[in-house]
Amino acid sequence: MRNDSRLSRMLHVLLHMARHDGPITSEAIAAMLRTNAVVVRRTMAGLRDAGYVRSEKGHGGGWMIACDLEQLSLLDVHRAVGGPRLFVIGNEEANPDCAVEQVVNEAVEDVLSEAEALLEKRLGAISLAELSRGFDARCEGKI
Amino acid sequence: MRNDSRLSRMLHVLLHMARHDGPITSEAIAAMLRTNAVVVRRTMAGLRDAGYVRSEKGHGGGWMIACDLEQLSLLDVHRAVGGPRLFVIGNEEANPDCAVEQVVNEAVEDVLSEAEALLEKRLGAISLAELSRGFDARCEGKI
DNA sequence: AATCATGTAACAATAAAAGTATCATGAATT
DNA sequence: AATTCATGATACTTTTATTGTTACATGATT
Repeated sequence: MRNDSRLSRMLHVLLHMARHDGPITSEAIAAMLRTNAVVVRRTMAGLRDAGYVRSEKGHGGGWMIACDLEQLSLLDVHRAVGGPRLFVIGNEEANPDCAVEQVVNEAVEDVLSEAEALLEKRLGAISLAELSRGFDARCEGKI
Repeated sequence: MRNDSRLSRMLHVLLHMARHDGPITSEAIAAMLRTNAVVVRRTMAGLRDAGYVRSEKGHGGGWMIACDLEQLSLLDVHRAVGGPRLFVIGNEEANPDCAVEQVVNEAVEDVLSEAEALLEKRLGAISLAELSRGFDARCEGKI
């Protein structure tokens, strides 16, 4: 599989939407992400279902933010796009009755769980608003 | 992609080898893992190149442990089998010049790096010998 | 010399995100 | 009311890396 870049892409889009008045079309977003409008709709659908964005059809339609970015965390976005599998590595399950396999899997599972918990904790601690402020700070540095 | 179960599989094999006198053939290992002997050779090749196991051809040949399991960590095995990519999620790189993308990617990258460091630290802290003792303990509990 | 086991190469199967084409639906403009 | 614009939904294909499989060469033991 390729990298799952849905989280990264949606963060990118949300920050752009945050500093843009009015709706943005899937086509415009696709151009920003260098991808296809269908891919955009498919991924944004998760955010819409979670209530983080809204979409309007027809003339002047497109996507709009529908929540407080101060309250929206990276973890929220991660989950909204499918909360996909985090790790490439995983257990084998050839012989669930094999005590050796059980010991191995528990050890690996423990480590992965701990890392996952840390990851979710960190993602949950960053809001989209903070990211947006980080962007502002970076721009000021460049002026 | 499926789960990468190479680490898990090799740990499984090493523990079995640790409590088995004499070499074990790829066929026997394949049976334990419910897979193919070629897959076994392919994966074990990494361990052999790292000097953790040895292989002998011909009659009575097969695979043997060639190191001190007390000194062999899960991280060593992870790296020996290819030290594969850990995370499914990753960054997009549509517009390296886009400051928004940069801010997003840095934030995601920071979180992933921290989780990766934790993962490697934990994997590095567990030796195969410890796993083996964990297996012993489990067996005693069942008697 | 025959057999056994690894080593290697080449290719198919698998899984999940991403890319693409197409058509239906609904809203705004004319 | 008709046209246009934009999303919604479906049904593919492409991509990428592990895994599975077949086939054959190489070397060691009997």
